[in-house]
Amino acid sequence: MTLRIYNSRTREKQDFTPLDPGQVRMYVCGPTVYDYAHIGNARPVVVFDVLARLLRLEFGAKHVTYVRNITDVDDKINARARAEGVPISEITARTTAQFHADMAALNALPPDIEPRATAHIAQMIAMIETLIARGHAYAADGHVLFHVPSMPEYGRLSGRDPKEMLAGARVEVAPYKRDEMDFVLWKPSDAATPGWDSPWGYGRPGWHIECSAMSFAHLGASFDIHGGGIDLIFPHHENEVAQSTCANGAGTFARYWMHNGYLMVDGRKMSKSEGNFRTVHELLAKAPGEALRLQMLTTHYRQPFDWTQTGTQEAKTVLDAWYRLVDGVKAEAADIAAGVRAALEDDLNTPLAIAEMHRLAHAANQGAPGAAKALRASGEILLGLFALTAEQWFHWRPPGQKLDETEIQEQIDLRIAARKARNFAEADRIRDALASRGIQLEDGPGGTTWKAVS
RNA sequence: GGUGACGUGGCGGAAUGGUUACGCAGCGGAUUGCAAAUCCGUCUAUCCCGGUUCGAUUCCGGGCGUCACCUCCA
Repeated sequence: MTLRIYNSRTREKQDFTPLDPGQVRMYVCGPTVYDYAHIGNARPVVVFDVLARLLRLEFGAKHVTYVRNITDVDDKINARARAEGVPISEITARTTAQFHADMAALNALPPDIEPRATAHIAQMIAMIETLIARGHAYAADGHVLFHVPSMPEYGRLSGRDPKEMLAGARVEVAPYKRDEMDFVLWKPSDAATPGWDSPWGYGRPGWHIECSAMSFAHLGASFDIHGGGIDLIFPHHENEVAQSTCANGAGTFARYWMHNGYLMVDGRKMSKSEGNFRTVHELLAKAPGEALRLQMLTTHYRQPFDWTQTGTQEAKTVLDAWYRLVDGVKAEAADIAAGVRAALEDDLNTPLAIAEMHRLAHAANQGAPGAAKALRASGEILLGLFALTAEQWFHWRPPGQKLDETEIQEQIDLRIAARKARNFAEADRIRDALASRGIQLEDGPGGTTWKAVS
């Protein structure tokens, strides 16, 4: 029952002891809502969903507060709105709904609180005023900038030396900056760009301040875990640390930093120019969400993940086997396998947890008492699997490709009759005909069932 | 140029100073009318070179290789 997590800040695995065991607090950077979530957006959602599930088991569901924000103010959103000729609210509302649907398909539970940036502009302005008052920020030319040299510790989280970074950096230095490293807290908006009134004129927040303001608003100055993708460690998280600790006091803010590794596709960085960009939405058209989720968990969260079609197929095959065992099995938290739990308690070692699941499945197939229950409880409660019935799982088809289940059953009945008459030629003909349509039959002790294969 | 991660069997992917990870795929067998599913069995591995050690895949050094980041991409 000792949870250990790797803390990016100290670069070592540590025992997890919450500030307040009665209220464990976690903040994870959520999406900027301007387009469909891609598979890289989904990784932190799934990873920290497993962590949230584990924390709820360890400390009790009511004693965990999981916050994941929606960033609904951003220049990419503005650009998209301009391109489509619609208000940004239309872009953000639509994209947020898509995000929720996609993450739900991956069995990721909603966070306890999902704050939106546009609902926290006042808090951002207040924090910026504090930073100015404390000498960590200054207004210049309609902008407000965080003055990096005012914080000697800057760069500690990401392990970067600001001076060395400048050597090879391709930074265009705006004339109003006192130091090349200074970053924007607030910037002016013209009439055509969304903005809010502020002490520095009509404008909008810079990129990093929203997470500082929202974590403070919902979790307080200090909280336990801050998560996100490793690509965010610099500059986003570094700047969050700068903003929050300079505004709220040294020693505040996140105590454990967790970063998931990069996501690649077919061995390469995923990018639109590479042509290997994958949205969750389009992947869900090819495989059930649970297969994508299990695939995502086969690699430890801190390792780079290579997304492949083969990997999806493998995850599907594994779930085929598990679904055969857990269907109709009732299980509760007490049934969770110690091995699965222990694996997750060791810095969220999901590959090891999955190996334990395989052992349980094997034991269940051999008839070991309790194994199927343990498999279901571990998968359902901790890993976030088995949300479907076995029938739903095996009959899954891509959206829009409905099968005529009644007709399939009729064929199966005809085949059963043929088999009874020992007319195996006819029985095999029916089976082959169904197989050619992607319907695979299985004659089990309880009768004939079928599954859709691709 | 700076920083970081990583190199395990056909593939995916853990762990570990000394004893088969696990899965997918393959192969042999059982079962089945034949299949499917399941069971039993089985093949293949720790990038290279040094060092420490009784012993290294694991620790240290060097090399080679891959990937990523260095201001708005999770």
